[in-house]
Amino acid sequence: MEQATAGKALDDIVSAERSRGGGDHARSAHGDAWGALTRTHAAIVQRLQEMLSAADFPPLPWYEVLATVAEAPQEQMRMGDLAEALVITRGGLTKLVDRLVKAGLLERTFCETDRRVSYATLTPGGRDLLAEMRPAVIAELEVAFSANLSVAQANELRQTLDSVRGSACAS
Amino acid sequence: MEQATAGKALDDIVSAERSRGGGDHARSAHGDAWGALTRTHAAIVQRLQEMLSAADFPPLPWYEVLATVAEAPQEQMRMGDLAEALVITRGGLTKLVDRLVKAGLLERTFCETDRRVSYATLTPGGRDLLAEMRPAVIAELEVAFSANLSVAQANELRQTLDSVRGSACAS
DNA sequence: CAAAAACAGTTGTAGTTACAACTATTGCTT
DNA sequence: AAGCAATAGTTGTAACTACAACTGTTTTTG
Repeated sequence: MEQATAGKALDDIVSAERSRGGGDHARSAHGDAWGALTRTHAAIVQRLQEMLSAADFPPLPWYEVLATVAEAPQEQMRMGDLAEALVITRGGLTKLVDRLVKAGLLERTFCETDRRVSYATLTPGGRDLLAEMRPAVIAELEVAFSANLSVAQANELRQTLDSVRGSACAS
Repeated sequence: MEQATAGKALDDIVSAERSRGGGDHARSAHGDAWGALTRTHAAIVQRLQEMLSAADFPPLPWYEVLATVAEAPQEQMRMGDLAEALVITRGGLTKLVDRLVKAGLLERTFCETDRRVSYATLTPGGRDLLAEMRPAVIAELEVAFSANLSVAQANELRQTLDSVRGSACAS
């Protein structure tokens, strides 16, 4: 693997910098929280991708699509809603779904009453693959989170993040 | 802007699904925390990118490089350490730094004692641009975080995330 | 009801990224 | 000291993504 394997060096540098009271660019608590958020997110994504490729599973975005569609009523979702849920562009989603359709994991279905909309619908193959992948992903997340976080702390974390997102999305 | 603007629809679906006790695929607290983490991260990244492009600033990865290098001693950093801090591949960093060098924001310097290593070093132009961008980024983060989070909560959030990353990086 | 505006999704293109193979330098082994 | 392994960084290629322009459908409006 060519993936960079972690990020502790920067923290040392930053905290050293801060403790010697040096920089004229003191950072805010919120900025620090943002830094921790990005780095933690990237580290976990990296860990998941590493695990998936080692297990010969499709990449993480595929899993996210399958997991999201599977949770929707009737295992189908409008393209626009799916793009919004995954926080990617609609153009990008079109091509991502194309690949999943070609792999037989999704199929496109259409709306009778509004012929503009199309749905991404889970196929049996997609459902099966998701059932295979989910335990592996959950397990990986468990070791990442559960080692240092109780369930209560995890819930608190989720709540905090959701509230932040709520205000971040106040478009 | 073609960016998807938020993600509340999915939450509704998920919570509806959960409250009617329907799915045979109950999710764990840690899985929920992960979902909140990804979505919040993506939403804030989106918000920042939108702001930067509206203000005719370079994209977010450029800012992250500049900000990271600026915090290092002597405003310079080894390529490998920089890649690790940004949690991207070294190959990707090479080309990213290429672009920043071409824009006059960084320059490559070399190590006397070990001729393998090269440093990314901040130029005056890079320092100036960072000084322009930083307030804008900080302000954007303030509105995203500060609306729903006290400083104490932000610190707690940072601490929680750091501890998660600590175990996630136990390679 | 016809024209215009809004909406849902796709396509074309360019920029960015990751992955793997490669070069060059240093450290280790005997 | 010669040879082998490990390290630092770059490069080539393929895949992915965003952005903008486009087609087709529905809704609004004059």
